[in-house]
Amino acid sequence: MKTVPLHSAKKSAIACHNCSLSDLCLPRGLNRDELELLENSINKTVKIKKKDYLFHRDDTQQAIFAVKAGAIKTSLSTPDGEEQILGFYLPGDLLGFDAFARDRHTCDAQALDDTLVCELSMDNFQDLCGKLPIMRGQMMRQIGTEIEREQMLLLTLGQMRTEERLATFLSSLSERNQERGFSPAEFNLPMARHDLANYLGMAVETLSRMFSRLQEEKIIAVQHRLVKIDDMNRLKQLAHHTCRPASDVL
Amino acid sequence: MKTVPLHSAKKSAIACHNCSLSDLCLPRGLNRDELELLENSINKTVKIKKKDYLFHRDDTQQAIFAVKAGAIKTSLSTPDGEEQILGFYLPGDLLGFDAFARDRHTCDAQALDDTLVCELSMDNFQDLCGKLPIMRGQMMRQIGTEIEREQMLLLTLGQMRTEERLATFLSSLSERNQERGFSPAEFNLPMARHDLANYLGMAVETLSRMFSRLQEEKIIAVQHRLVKIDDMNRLKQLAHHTCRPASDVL
DNA sequence: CGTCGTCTTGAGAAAGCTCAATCGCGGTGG
DNA sequence: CCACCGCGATTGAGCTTTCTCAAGACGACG
Repeated sequence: MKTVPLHSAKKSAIACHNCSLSDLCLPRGLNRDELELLENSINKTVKIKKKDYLFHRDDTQQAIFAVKAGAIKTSLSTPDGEEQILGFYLPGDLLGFDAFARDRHTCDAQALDDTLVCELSMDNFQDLCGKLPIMRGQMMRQIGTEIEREQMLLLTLGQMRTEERLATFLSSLSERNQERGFSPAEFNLPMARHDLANYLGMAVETLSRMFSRLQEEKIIAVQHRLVKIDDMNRLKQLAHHTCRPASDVL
Repeated sequence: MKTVPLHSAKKSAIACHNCSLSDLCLPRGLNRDELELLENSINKTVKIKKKDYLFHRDDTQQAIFAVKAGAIKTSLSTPDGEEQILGFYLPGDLLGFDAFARDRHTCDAQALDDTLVCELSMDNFQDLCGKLPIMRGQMMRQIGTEIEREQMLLLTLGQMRTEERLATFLSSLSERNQERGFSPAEFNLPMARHDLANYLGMAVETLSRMFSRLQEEKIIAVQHRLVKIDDMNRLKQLAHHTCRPASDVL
C-alpha cells in the first residue's frame, strides 16, 4: 500500500532496440542517433510488487511508464474512500500521460500483480520531445487515445446494461490481444472480479452472474480468469449495438 | 441538424482585450505585441442556431472555440444512434481540445440554444503555440482539465446513485457559476431534462423524480429550468460523500 | 385560446443490489 | 500426502432502485 521509491532499480538490462515491446512504444522512423538518445533517456526498469503503487494522485514526481510484464490499474477515489477504476494497463501499454497536461498525476496507479515497467521521467521526456519532433506526435496520439478510451467508457457506463458492458469489455480485450499478436479467442483476465466489477460500475455478484449468463448463452466459456470466446459475432453484437431499447430516437 | 459552414461569420466585432470573457480564455501575462498576435489569429465570431452542430466526430477542419453566449453539448454516439453526452460548455468555456491530440475531433458538438462562439483554427492555434510559450502551457492545462472532468464523470456514473449524481451535478454547476461571478445559489439550467438525464446516465423520469425528491427534502427549489439551492451543505454532502454504502473498504 | 413539446407523476415490471450461504482452489502445517 | 484454512468466485433469495409505459399538467408560442 505504499508508493514504491523511484530510482530504486538498476538501469534496464534490455536496450530499447532489443525490447520485445519496441513496436509498441518506440516511435517509428528513428535513426540510430535518435534511438540512442531515447535509450539514454530511459531512466531504468522498475519492479513493483502486487498492490504497490506506481504513482499517486498529485504526485509531482511524474514519469511515463511502459508496462513490460504484469498489470496496472489506474483509479480515482472520493474523500470517503470510494474508488472508480479508470483503466487497466497491460504489457505494451504506456501510462502516465495523465500528468502531462498538468504538473502532477490526476489518478492513482496500482499494480494488480508483480509488475515490470520501464520508466522515462517527465523531464527527460519533455527534453526528448524538444529534440525529436516525432516524439511529440507520438505523445499527442497517446493523449488522444487516453481521451477516447475514457469517452468510450463513459458511453459504456452511461448507456449500457450490465451484460452489454461486460460484452464490450471482453470484445475490446480480445481486439487488444489480437493487436498484440495473442489469441483473440482465449486469454486470461489480468484482474480480479472485484476490480473488473468496479471498472464496469456494477456489483461483483452481478458481474459473476453476467459471466454465467454469457456462458449459458454459449457466447463464452469462462473458468476463473480464463476466458474463451465461442461466438465472437454475438459477443460483438451485444457490445456494439444493443444499448438501451432506444426509447426516444428522433 | 447540419454542420454550420465555418468561415460564415464576420470578423469579431469585439477585440479580445475588450471581451468580457478575456479573464477566462486569455493566458495571463501577455504583453501588447503578443496580445495583438492573438487577436489577429482569432478567425472570427460564429453564430450557430439551436440544434446545429459546431463540429462532428472525425471532422478534420479543427478549431478551438470559446463560448460567448448560449450553450454547447459534446457527445459520442454508437452505430445504432445511442448517444452519451460528454459535457456541457457554457459562456467562458473553451472546447475543441479533443481534436488537439489527433488530427480530428473525437466527438460531436451541438448547440443547445442559439449560440455565439469565438473561433481559433487549429492551424493558427498551433502557430501561436510555437510563438507564445505561455499559450502552450495554457493549452496543456485545458487538456488536463478536460481529462479530469471526464474522470470525475466516470466516478459519478460508476459509483453514485441517481440522487447523488444530480446533487454532484448541481453542486459543480453552482461552483462554476460562482467562479464566473454569478450567483451560486440561483441559476438557470442551460439544458433540457432530456439532455441532463442522458449526461447523468438515467431516464428522464428518474431525473424528474430526483429533482422532486431534492425539493421535498428542502435542499433545492426547482421550477422548470430555474434552480435555487436552499441548503448548500446538504447538497454538497450528498454530492461528495455518499457514494455507495461502502461495502468493502479495507 | 388551442396545440405541441416538455416536464411531472403514477403504477407495475425489470434490473441490479445486498446479504448470506456455498463452492473451489491454492497454500500451509501436521 | 492429506486435511485444513482462507480468499475469491458463484449462486440464491429478497429487496431496492431504476426503468418503462401511460396519463396528465404545465408553458411557450402561434
